[in-house]
Amino acid sequence: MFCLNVRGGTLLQGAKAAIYSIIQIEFAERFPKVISQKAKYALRALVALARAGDSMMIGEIAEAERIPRKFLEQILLELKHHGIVMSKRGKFGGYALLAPAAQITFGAVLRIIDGPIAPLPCLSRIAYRRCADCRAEEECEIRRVFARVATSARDVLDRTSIADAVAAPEPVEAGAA
Amino acid sequence: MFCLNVRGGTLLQGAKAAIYSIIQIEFAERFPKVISQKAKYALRALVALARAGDSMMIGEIAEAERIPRKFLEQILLELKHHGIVMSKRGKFGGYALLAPAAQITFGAVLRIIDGPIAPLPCLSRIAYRRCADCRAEEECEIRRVFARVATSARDVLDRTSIADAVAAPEPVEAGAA
DNA sequence: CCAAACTCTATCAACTTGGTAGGGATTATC
DNA sequence: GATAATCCCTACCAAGTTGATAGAGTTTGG
Repeated sequence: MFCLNVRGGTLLQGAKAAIYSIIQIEFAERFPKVISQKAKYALRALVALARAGDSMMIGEIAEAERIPRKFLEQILLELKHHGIVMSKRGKFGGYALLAPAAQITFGAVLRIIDGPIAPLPCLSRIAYRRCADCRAEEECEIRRVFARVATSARDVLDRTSIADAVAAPEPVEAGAA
Repeated sequence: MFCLNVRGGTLLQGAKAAIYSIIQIEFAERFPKVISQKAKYALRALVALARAGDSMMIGEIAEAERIPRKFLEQILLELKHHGIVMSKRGKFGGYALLAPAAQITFGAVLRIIDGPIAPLPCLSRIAYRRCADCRAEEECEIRRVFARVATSARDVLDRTSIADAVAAPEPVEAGAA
């Protein structure tokens, strides 16, 4: 290995790294991970329905939760197709939860709207697929680490229901970077 | 609320939901979440460097880990800019870890390559941003739940180093959906 | 000076995301 | 049975991201 202690080198590296980090953070605009805008809308709509305890029209939900109306139509339709909500057509129609809010988990909604929760295809139970560039799955170091991430995420998402979200006002300690 | 127990309705809903689910799972092709292909390459390259314990040329790493060579160039450059690796140019040049493998965490690498780990901008410490459509952050149910997801993910990623990945062959129980 | 290696910037195709648009089907009411 | 309100469905689109590829520039050892 060539020398790590180039005179001044480490300090210079540190300064450069800091600058690059600042640039990156300053322009970090997108958070496309784990949960999409669409899933966020879906969860908010379900929370609204749970809180109302009654059926609501698309327009009502859209207005209350500030969700683009036509986009919400698609979302609710999808939730209906997957048996989360039911609908009634025609005048005075609307949407209502098909199951008690306590039985609708965040995980279920996320899987419907955003697809599998697992960070890698080789870690999904419901949509397992071997990674294209994987040689020996059992020896994959990356897989081993992300298996733990996936498990802990699933622990939270599959144990938390819409009812929990409506009820519990426990404080948030602003967390991960 | 209109009647939930339409005769036959629930069963039909169940069947439809099952069909929609099967379609969705069968065609689930992409796992763009938590970790990108690029970050996977970055981690694999670092693992290769750690295992070698010596400097390696881009070509060597690319071949050993089956990473597109020119793509790997960009990745290593980025890691260098952020102070993870150092490089030497010219004939017999190459890359080497700048810090011991035990000090390079998965979290650090992911933040460099993929950006903030937090699932929502309002949960990031390093790149906090208020959600565009958020009314009262403290009352946001979604935020509350995903704060827990983010914390647990960070717990794993910031405590696991490249050295851990190289060393520990603990078994994986195929986990989250 | 040359060849081998890293450095940097530009470009690109394919895909995803977040919506918009519009017509069709169903229902309550008059 | 007309009408208006509502859900149902499909098609389409702009902007952005991802996963590369290309190529010219710079440094180093011999």
